[in-house]
Amino acid sequence: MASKDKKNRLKARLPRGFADRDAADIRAIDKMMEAIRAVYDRYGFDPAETPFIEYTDALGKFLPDQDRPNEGVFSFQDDDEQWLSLRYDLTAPLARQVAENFQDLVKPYRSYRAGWVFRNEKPGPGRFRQFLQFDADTVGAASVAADAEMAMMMADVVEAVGIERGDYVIRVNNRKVLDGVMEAIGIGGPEHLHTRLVVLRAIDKLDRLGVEGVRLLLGKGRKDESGDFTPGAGLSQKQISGVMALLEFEAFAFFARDADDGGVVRREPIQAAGVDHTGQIYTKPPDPNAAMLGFLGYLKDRGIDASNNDSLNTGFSELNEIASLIASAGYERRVVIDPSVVRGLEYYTGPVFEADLTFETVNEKGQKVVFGSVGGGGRYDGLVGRFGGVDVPATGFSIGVSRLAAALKNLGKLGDEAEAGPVVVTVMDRERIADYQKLATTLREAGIRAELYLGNPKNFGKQMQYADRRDAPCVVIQGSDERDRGVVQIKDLVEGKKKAAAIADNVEWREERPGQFEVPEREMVQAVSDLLKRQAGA
RNA sequence: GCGAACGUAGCUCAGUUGGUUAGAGCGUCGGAUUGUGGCUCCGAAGGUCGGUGGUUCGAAUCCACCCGUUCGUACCA
Repeated sequence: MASKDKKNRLKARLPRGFADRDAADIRAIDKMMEAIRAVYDRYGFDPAETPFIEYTDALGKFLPDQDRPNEGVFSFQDDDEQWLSLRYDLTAPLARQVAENFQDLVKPYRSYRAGWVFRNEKPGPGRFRQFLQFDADTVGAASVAADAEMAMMMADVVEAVGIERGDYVIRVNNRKVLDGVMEAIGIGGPEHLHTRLVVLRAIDKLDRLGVEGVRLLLGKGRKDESGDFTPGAGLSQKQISGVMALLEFEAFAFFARDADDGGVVRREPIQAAGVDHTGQIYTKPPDPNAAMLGFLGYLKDRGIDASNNDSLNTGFSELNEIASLIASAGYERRVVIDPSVVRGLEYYTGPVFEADLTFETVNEKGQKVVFGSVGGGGRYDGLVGRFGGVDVPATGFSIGVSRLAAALKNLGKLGDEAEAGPVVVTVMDRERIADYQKLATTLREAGIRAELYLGNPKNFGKQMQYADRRDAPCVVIQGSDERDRGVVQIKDLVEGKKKAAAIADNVEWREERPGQFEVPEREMVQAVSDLLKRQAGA
């Protein structure tokens, strides 16, 4: 019963950060997911699924020094007082699943999973509290070949959903390189954990804040336009120059492809120390020793000695190996090395990757939009080991399906082929509903989407209006006339609309019956399917 | 979380220095037209002016707080 009491009427409202999905969204996203799934299948990955809810400790999300889950994750207590949480990504549940079934899995275990994840954070445009991710992971492979494969598969996935080559780039970095540099400038120990996090966050903001913004964040801090002050890492000038070396050093241009070579979009040139460093684009297998030595020398010029730094050394050689694998597989134009990629702050232990869209579009409101990251991943060798037992090497990545869909929508590549509506069987004579139902059934049995008009049939015009709004390709009409003669009228709504364009007078419009023709009832299916074919071809 | 802007019908918006009964366009619904979509015409429904409290003879308008949206920033495990 509808409530007449307006004041206390229940208000229909959706919690912020959540969204309803309509038919067009669902169809478009299903199609995207299918395209992604096909890529993973082709690489030999198998599907897997875990539930939405895990024990909070399995997600690793307790506040330090408190027995309550971290904010940012939706949590509640079970009837036995144990904390449960909605998953906030698909990687932690995977680690749990692998640890729990370790004996039974064939290693390396290659799997993919898609699903909703939940984050209790401030939502915004394109940022939801429930969204879709689609992950692929290889567990039990320590080789960087597994990481290189991930990076290449990411490129394939982005292309599979309709982003063109050159409109995206997969950036690859190695956490060991970042760690090595931080170690070299003296913030390596456990007591500097916080500082390291601040440094990583600062580097992560290169795209948005530019070199100077990053520099400020590494030092004392930065005040934004609103006057809000963000405290920096408090590094010395020397330390800052060491970190900035990562972003400036021309040896990375050594990894970079020729900037004149089209097809890859790059970020704004970074001006630094006389180096015009355009784009961190990797192409040919570089000489790791030369790059390494060059970078060490660059640091040395700034008073930083990193010559015995294992992290840096390993990081460089891993990056080099990845670059070689990528080049020999022919992906060098799609996958690049970029020392500013940070990705997540906690569990990554080695190579990290990020898929970025590089084109700009305008949204419905005409505002310029750059989508940026639509997916990311990396190596997380410690995650499975948290559940006891030895560390298990693992690498994987995640595609942000919802964000990718938003990007495709702006590109006009999503949902532009709207599903045709059903054929509508109209009701001319309400005593004969059963006959009309049978017509609909006959069409369905032939595989044609069809429905019987179920509204009030008294005004035939309403039925036509309904069919029109449903995007019906045609309607089937059978009044007593037609029934007596064993025929049906088929009215092609698309054709009718075209023909009617010239008709201005309503009486003429109705008498003309544009697009309408008559066939014997037993030829209805054939006639309708011919019509559908005609429309599909047009 | 911090800062700012905004909040009037389903949507987009008008609403005078605080002054009768808050308007328009689009959309919705009904009718002209119960055997034919669009166009046209006629009519109707739809508002606690985001909420609460305050100032005032009087508040959509001024003030405070709250909620929501947007932008920037932080956070994003």
